[in-house]
This record gives sequence, C-alpha cells and structure tokens, in this order.
Amino acid sequence: MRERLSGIDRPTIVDVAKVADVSRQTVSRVLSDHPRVAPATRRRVEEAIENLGYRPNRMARALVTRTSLTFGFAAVDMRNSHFGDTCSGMQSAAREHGYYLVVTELDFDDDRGMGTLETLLTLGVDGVAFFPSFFADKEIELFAATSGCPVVMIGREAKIPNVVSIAMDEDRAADLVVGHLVDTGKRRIGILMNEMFPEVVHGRFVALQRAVTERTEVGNPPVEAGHPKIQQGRNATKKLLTKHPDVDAVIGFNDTMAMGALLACHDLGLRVPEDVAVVGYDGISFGAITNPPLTTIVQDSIGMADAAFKALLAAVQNGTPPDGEVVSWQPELLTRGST
Amino acid sequence: MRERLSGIDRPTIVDVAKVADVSRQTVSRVLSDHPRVAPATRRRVEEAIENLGYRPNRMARALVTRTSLTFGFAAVDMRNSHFGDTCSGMQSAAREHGYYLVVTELDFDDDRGMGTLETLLTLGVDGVAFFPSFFADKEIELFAATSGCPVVMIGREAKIPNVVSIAMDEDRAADLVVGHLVDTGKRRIGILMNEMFPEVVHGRFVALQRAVTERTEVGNPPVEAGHPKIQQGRNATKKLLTKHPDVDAVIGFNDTMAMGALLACHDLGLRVPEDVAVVGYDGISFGAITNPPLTTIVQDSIGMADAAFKALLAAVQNGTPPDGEVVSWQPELLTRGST
DNA sequence: TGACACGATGTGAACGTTCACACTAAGGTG
DNA sequence: CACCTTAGTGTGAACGTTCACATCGTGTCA
Repeated sequence: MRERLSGIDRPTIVDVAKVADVSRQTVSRVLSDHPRVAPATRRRVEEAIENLGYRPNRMARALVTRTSLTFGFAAVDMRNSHFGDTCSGMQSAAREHGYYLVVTELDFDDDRGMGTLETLLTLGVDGVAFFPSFFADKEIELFAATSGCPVVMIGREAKIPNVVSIAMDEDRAADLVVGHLVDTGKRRIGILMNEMFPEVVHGRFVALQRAVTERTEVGNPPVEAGHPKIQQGRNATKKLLTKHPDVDAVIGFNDTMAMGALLACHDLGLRVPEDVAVVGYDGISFGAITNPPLTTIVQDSIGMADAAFKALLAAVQNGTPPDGEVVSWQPELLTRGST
Repeated sequence: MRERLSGIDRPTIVDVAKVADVSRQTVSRVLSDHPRVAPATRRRVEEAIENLGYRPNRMARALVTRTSLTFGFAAVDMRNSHFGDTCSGMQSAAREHGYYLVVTELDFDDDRGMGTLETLLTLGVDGVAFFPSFFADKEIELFAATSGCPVVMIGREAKIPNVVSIAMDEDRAADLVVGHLVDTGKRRIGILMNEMFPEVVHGRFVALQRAVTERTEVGNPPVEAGHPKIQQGRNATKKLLTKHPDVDAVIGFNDTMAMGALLACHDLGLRVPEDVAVVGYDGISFGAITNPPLTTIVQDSIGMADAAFKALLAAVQNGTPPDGEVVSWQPELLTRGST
C-alpha cells in the first residue's frame, strides 16, 4: 500500500475481504444489507469490519454509483445566526432522509461566491442550495445548466429555469412592517439597507419603498446603507437620524442592522419606541434580549430549510431538475418592545 | 455514458481531451499547471474546458492522490453564533492555504456525535476538527488511532495521543471572572451549568468551583443546570435565585445562558448589576446589545480556529500525526454593564 | 554523423468501490 | 433422473483522475 501523507493507512474493502476470507463483493453486500448473504458469512464480515476499523470510502462509492447521498449548502455569513438557523434546519432535514449535508461559507472574494459553488460541485454533491444569492439570474441559470445537479436558491424569488427559489413574500412583509408602524402612529420611516448584495437586496428594498410610499404621506423614505452587521447598522442609523431628524421609525434590512439601530438611538439619547421605533428582519433568537426587545419579521428558517431540502430531494428522486419553481414563504410580524 | 439521477451528464477529462485533440494526461497537465505543455496546446485545452464547462472531479482525484485538500469541521450548534464564529474563522484560514473546509453539525443523536465524525471521515477529508467534544478521552483516542488522519479537538484540554487539543485556560478564566465579581463587591456567586455534555463542561465547572471557594468566604457555590440556551438559562436562573435569594452574582456557562439570566433578573424585578451581576462565557457579538450589555469571558474564536487549522495543516505536511499537544488559549475578561 | 539531452505528448495501471454477470451447489418439480 | 430455480458467492469492468513510465521528435555538441 502506498503511504498517505498522514502516515496511517486506512483498511479497504479488500482488506476486510481477506480477513473474512470472502470476496470484496460479499463485503460490499454486507455493507449494503443485501439479503442474500449467509448469516455466518455476514457475521464473519462484520467482525472483520469491526476489528479493522474499516470505514467505506464514500468517494470511491460515489464515483461508481454517481450518487453521493450528499447535498451541498453554501451560506454567506456563519456569524449571523440567521444563516446558522437555516443551516441547522437543513442538516436535520438531510439526516432524517439519510442524506449528508456539507456546509460551506460563501466566499465573496472568490468570484463573488461563484468559486465556492464551483468547488462544492467538484466535491460530488447530488444537489446544491445557496443562501442568499449574490448572483444575477443569468449567472445562476448558467450555473444550473452546467452543474449537472439540482439547484435551489434561498432568499430571493426568481423564475430561473432548472432552479427552485425559496423566498419570503417581500411585499407582504413590507406591508406588515410599514402597516404596523403606521398603526402605532409613526409617520416618517427610514430604511437601513444592505449595501453589499444588490441582487439579494433589491426585492426587499423595492417592496419597502412601495409600502412606505403607499402608506405614509411623506412618501419616498430616506435610506442609509451599510454592511448587514451590528456596528454598521449603528453607524448608518446615526447618519440617517442626523440627516433626517424627523424620522420616527427605522426599518433595518436585517436583525443585526436593527440591533445597531437600537444602539444608535441609545447613543443619541433617543427613546425606543417613543422617539424612534425600530424593526428588523429575520427573527433571530437574539432579538429577544435586546433593549427593548426587537420587533421583527420572522422568516421561518427551519421551514425554509426544510423546503430547500425537500426540493433537492424531489429533484433527485424524480430524475428531473426543478423547473423555475418559486416557493413563497409567508412572513410573520413578531411585535416586541421596540415598536 | 451512464445517466446520472439528475439527468445531466458532466463532461470528464476524457471529453475535454477529445475536443482538444490531446490525451487525458495533457489535460491533466494543463489543470495542474505543469510547465511542459506547448503554449498552443495549453490554449486549445483551456478553450475546450471553458466550452464544455468542465469541472475536475475532486473525488476521483482524491482517490488516486490520497489527498483531498479538504478538512472536516464538526460543530455542535450552528445556531449559537459562538460556533458560527469559529467555523467562519476556520473557513478563512483554510481558504488562505488552498484548502477547502467541509462543515457539519454534530448530531448528538447519532452515537453522541461520533456518527457524524465517522461520516466526515468517509468523505475523504485530510483532517478533522471538532468543537466541542462530547466524548471521553478513550473514545477520542480510539477514533484518532483508526481515523487515518490528524485530529484536532477544540474546547477542552486533554493530553490524548495523536490529538491536538485547543482550549482556553479555564483556571485563568475562572480567576478572572470570580476575581472581578469579588472586586466589585459580590459575595455570593451562583453558577449556571450546562447539563448536556459532562465531558466538555467538567473543566469549566471545576475551575469555577475552585475559584469561588478560594475567593469567597461562603465557599461552594450554588449551581443550577440547563441546556446552553437563552430560555433554559432563564429558567435555571429563576430556580437558582428562588432557592438562594442571597445570590448576588450569576456566572453563565456561556453567553446564551447568561442572556437568559438577564431576562430572569428582569422577570424577578432585580436590577443588574446592582442586585445581581451577570457574567457569560464566549464573547459572542450579540452580548453587546443586551440590557445591560453582557460582561463576558472572550474566547478568541478566530484565533482558536486559526490554530486548529494550522495544527491540521502542520500534521498533514509533516506526515506525522499530532501528538497529545495542548494549545492553551488565554481568556480575556470583557467588562460591560452587567457587572 | 552519431550520441545524447530535453521538450512535448501518450499509455497502462492504480485508487476503492459497485454493477452486471457468471458460477456453483443444493433443493424442488415433473 | 433430468431440469429448473434459487441462495450464496466470485470476477471483470467501470467510475474519473493521476502517477510512472514510455515514446517520439528536434536541437546541440564533440
């Protein structure tokens, strides 16, 4: 046997076969629970497997079966627990169905994340989900066409051939948020946008702008942008409130930006929600422990993760790639102290 | 070509070779930037690759080279951003060095997580890190011995053959926490323990118990246990404060439990930090936005992630498995409003 | 001009596994 | 008793790639 770099050699199916005094195929049959193996033989093989500490090589297996029972999931920012939630949800779904989930963080510097997806493919996954999408529809279409496996996009609605997209109904969410703010007497609503990913962000922005324009007399909302993080949300809010002192409500692109907004209000000596109301998007668990607790649009991450997995599974099982399907998810407004 | 389940067939190196009118080896040489390829040939091959949308099959490659340039990372709870931080840190480190990181969530129900590790191995990773460890030293030793690749454990110090363990200096952390509480006039310190993973938890518990006993007259601290989550921390704190009304400081096993403690104090009408001080462990970013902001022991997740990656890399490059090395990480106390 | 180096390319084997098929022995059926 | 079935097992080929080696020109030097 050739040496591995690490110096230790793992036993192969042939090693097991030798020890159990059978052929590799018989070992393979034991591994896959084939019925036609004599009980005594099976026992001998199992013993050999146990003694040698044999583990089947999934890569070799995938090579010949052309199926790895593995899906890939690429998410943008593991530090934001919203993505962690979704990732965790997909893991559970995958496990339940005998699949394995390989998670990877989208590396924006590697061709805006496309490099990460490419590498995921080379790993031999049976399907790919990504969340969210930095890419233009055309790019995704091309990727899906050449990927050779089903592709699911989470976080943005888009009718793209061979791609299932799973996203929240942004119009409904915007109506919920803005409606609630107006109902509680707010009149001048500002928006904190995510400056990073125009493709992802656009839908939410348009929906919010529409809702604000429709429901307030003042019309077009003032906007400030920053990275979707706490500190950047804080800075953006300060700018927003300084430029527009009449703003009495701030909508954050996501919960972390909204958390930054809470801090900014505190910095500026403004009371929340009396002087300025704050709303976020996502519904991450840490929203419950802010001061005051954060009102937010809850995206059912587990549900969406589950849907993403099911879409991949269905595509694999039916042998047909998914087809421009859009799964729309209903948002819920979780009202807490910040409004 | 046989059909894949998904119905689309990916081009192979042979397809590329045919189109470029060369042999597979020449294509392989182009892929690996071998110097002895004629410029014209190289161009022809690159064109063919581009046109066909060819992507090398990492599994086939790994099979023959016995190296996948991939490390596996298994973490317990993606929803807790502490693990997300570490995971993100390892990803960056891996990418910097041309490695790919495959992340997976430890499934406690699958042989207490050992099943997850086993599956990770079958994926053909060149090394494995896990965080934290639910396993007994003997189990880990056995796993490392048969894994055939370097193993790194994050989150607990342990001298185990062929395993590098990376952990915070728990004694120092406990001294920092308890010292700080005593310095600010606290005398009766309660502890919120993690009831889930005795193996991980033990070290921190012992250290805290020692520090409290050493530094307060009252001696042995009252303890309440729960899962390391916000709600369970809240419940545990209520129990603790009800049973022991004299407690004037609560140390949470991690930040999420401590966040629960903040909520519990609020529920009980106790002022933080005047009536009860609260400290957490981990230093997750959301600790900045609690009310009041959470004092916490900061574990340098990025640094530890980096160290974990470097340990794996070194082991792979030196061809020798790591050897019971313990990398001790210095904790820092981040003092904020909750103490 | 022969010997030789070297650049450029191709070929067989191997990695660890499963698939398709072949084979043997035992048992049942007419 | 010849025939067929079936349980149990083994063998060659293939998956997509790289490694080690072989081959074939072309140019250089004595």
